[in-house]
Amino acid sequence: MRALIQITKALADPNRVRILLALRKKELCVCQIVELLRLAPSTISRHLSILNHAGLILSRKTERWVYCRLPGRGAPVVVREAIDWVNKSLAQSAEAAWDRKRLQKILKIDPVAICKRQK
Amino acid sequence: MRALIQITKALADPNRVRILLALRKKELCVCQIVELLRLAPSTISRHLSILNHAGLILSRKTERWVYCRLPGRGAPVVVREAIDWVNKSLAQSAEAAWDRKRLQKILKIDPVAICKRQK
DNA sequence: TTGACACTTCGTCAAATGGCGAAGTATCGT
DNA sequence: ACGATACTTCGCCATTTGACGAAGTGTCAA
Repeated sequence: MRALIQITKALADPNRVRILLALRKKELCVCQIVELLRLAPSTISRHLSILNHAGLILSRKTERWVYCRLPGRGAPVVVREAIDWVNKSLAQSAEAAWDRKRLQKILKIDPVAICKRQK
Repeated sequence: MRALIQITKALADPNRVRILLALRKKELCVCQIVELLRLAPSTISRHLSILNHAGLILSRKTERWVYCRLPGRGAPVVVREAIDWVNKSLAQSAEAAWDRKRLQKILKIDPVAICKRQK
């Protein structure tokens, strides 16, 4: 029960769901997620922490950058099914389409330039 | 997106999840749910309203009683899959087992007696 | 070693949430 | 008609949540 509630609480915010959708195709750097959602880095960091504790994302640190991704086949069934449910339910939505479009543009920019832009 | 967030918010409370699990086998009267969760009727009513607006339960009024049930095959896919996910994930949990046991006892009592007990 | 950078943690604030009891609504028994 | 019953709605309170900026941590470049 505890684990499931942690997952549903993590999914009960549109910005966190947008993050999951953004990670569908490939892993992203935190600064790219900041750019996509247009929220303060500290806010994004908190959202990522909540998703992380629920098991919905994984992150790895490389040099100065932190990359986030969806957990693969090694994740618990309850987590995999939650992610599949969200993706299946929203992949066709207008909101997801807008974010995909914005993300395309962001991915064309050098990550270093993105971070500088955020000052 | 709106509909999915309404569902995840509805699922982001353990008492509401317990209600969904309790409705797995058969529909229940509101007073039976009150007895199961041991919360004030007004609180249960609020929880049921939230589940209802998310599409996760249906209710019918018969005489003085309101009966709640899970939506059947007519419900949207996103709703059906959410319910299936919760049921599959928690059917084996200790919490669900406790509630099933308590519910067995409650179902043996005449509903009218249950309501009187709540004074 | 010093400053810039990428991110996290902490403190604060406004808004949302979950709990309750009191009052309201609709239905039933007498 | 009248009170009792079964539930809902409302107003209140304590707690949680999501947002931010400031300060902290760890890494890199000069």
